[in-house]
Amino acid sequence: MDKPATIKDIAHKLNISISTVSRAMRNAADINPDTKKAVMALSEELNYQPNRLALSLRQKQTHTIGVIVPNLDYVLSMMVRGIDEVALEAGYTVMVCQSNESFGREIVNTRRLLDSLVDGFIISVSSETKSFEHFKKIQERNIPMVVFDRVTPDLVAPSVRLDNEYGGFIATEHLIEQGYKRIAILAGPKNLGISNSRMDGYLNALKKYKIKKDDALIIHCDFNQDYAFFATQELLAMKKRPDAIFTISDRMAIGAMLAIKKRGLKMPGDIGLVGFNNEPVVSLLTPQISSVDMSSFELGKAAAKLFIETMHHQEDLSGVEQILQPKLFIRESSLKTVLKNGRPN
Amino acid sequence: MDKPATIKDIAHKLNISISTVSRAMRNAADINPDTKKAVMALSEELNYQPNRLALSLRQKQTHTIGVIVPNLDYVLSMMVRGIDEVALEAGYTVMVCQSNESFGREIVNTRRLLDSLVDGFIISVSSETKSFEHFKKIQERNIPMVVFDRVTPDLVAPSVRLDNEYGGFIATEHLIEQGYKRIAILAGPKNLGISNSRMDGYLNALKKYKIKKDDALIIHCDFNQDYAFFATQELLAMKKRPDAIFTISDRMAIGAMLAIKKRGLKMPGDIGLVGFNNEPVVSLLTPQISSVDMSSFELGKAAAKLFIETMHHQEDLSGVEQILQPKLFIRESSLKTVLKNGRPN
DNA sequence: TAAGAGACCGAGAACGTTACCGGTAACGCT
DNA sequence: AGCGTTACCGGTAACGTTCTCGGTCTCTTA
Repeated sequence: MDKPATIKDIAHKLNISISTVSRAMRNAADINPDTKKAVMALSEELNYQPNRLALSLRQKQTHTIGVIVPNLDYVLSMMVRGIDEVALEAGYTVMVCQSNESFGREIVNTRRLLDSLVDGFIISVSSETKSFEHFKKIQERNIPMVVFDRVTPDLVAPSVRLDNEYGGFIATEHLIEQGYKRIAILAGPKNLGISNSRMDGYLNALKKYKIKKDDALIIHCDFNQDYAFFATQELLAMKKRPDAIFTISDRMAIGAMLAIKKRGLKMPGDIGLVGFNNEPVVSLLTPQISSVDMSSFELGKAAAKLFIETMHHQEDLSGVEQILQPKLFIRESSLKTVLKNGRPN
Repeated sequence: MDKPATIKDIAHKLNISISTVSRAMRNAADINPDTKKAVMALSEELNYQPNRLALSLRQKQTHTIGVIVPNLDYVLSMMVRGIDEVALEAGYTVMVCQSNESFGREIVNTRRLLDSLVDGFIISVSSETKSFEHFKKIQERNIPMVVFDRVTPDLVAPSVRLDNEYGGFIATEHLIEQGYKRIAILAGPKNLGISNSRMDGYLNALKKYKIKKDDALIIHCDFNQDYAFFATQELLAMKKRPDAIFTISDRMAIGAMLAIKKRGLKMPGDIGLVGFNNEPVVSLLTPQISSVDMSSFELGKAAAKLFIETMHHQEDLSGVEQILQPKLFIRESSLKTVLKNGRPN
């Protein structure tokens, strides 16, 4: 009862060959229905469980997908759930590794997954990553790979991502339409693609409405709340301070909000604010923060689906680039005039 | 370059036997330093990567830990990070599966991990789970298993958890000390251990201060924000409404807060509120919500360490029960009198 | 100088499975 | 009667390792 039963045990007890049992198991042709029934019955009784290791070793695939994500905050954990969902459906098991936004950790993770012999990768790159050799090594071995969310032109692979530029555009346009004139942007690290795209959208909106870009209003800072807090403090201390801020993440928006509150400015009124991601948190804050929404769960599902496709069709899908459209959720933080009856949304 | 190099390739090129290469690889004794050097050099050149599958098949262990969690919200994702940290250190790879609080999904996950031949399990049970046969099957096969956070007496295994009773106690005691008289509790499903323990703490505090327990103030509802919202609405609609609420999670505290605000009650002042988990969110809200803190990351690490121990020593550790102490973070929501200069904490 | 010890290595089985190749019987057809 | 077809099954070699056993050579040592 201790050692799990093998195909060999069954064969022995039934006085038939291993091959036959194997055939019965993976309901192949060339098998007598009766013997098959017998095998099934006995395997049930011994509660036989095929050994995935042996199977994988034999047919050189593990039915496992390696997923590397920079962290497991709200957005990414939703995406991972999406990936999990369709992967499970398709008979794959998922191994999730977080790089904690660390380049070194990302390398360790790829190595680890690589020698776990995963069948392929679904990757979102860390913000710290500037070199992509570790990922290219994957491709050199002809192992399927899909990148999602944090996509970069330095890594040519089928990808699923948000239309970040459009997201930045609608956020900025909304602020402009509300009448804000000096709109600052809190962007992320300069090498982070999603940050740059969102900034491009910001710049495009400015251009469309003939607002001169002001470099003093463009801040690059780390992707988190504290840095955003300090950056906003500096922005607000300027002689000609901005009257609105667009941050490329909700975490940063929260940092900005705290700085704004600390300075005693009213929001909305004195200053407008739009975030990005539309995490549930932002609608709980006072004021509620407007934010660009991406349906993370769907994006995750899309990434996994694309991966499955890449696995099945052997064609080169490296050019495929799936782009989801974001939506703006307007809340208190960005309105020029406070609503009287009830909060929006 | 396409097919990864094997031990056999190296042996062939070096005109030595497979065994010798193997010996060189796992720096065993009985090997000539020179041949070893040669093997190492060549394996470097071919960038040889030992095949984990074959290795695992041979020595019947995969160096993989299966982790099953009900979800990946803030608390659990921190714990998983803790687990990951020490597991990696100890040479284990982690496979995380979320059950989404679903009993069926939990069964699927254990099956899946079981036939991935993980070396053991680190488990936090779903709130929906009332039967534990699927987990007991693991134990019957003598596969190591550690449970954490969501522990239940129905499952005898080494465990790491918070002193939930104490957490419930200090939260309630704090409210009592603030002068609140009618303290309600928003608890979780009745079969959820952590919920019951926190409620026991609540009851003990009442008893200590000779406050009569009032069943009308004890609400069981689902473990999320919306249910807490509705439950709080009902509480507030009572003829003799409570003047304080202790919720066994921050998510529920947020729901309660929204209901309190909607009813137009002032907090603090009209009503006090304490949550549980001390998620970063709660200090961003207005008012900031007091909460019982558990250091999730540390708890995760402790669970993984206990697991490693269980693996190494073959003794029976099923009685081991590691208990971490929570701390109360007092913020605005639970103070009877508003602080004048600055916010607490 | 022979025997024992030590250092190093190779052969081969095993882990649990699948894939390929072949074999045997039964049956139908000419 | 002989042949081809069909339906079923078995043997065996892989997959990439490790492990056990035994063998050979050299070097000491009595």
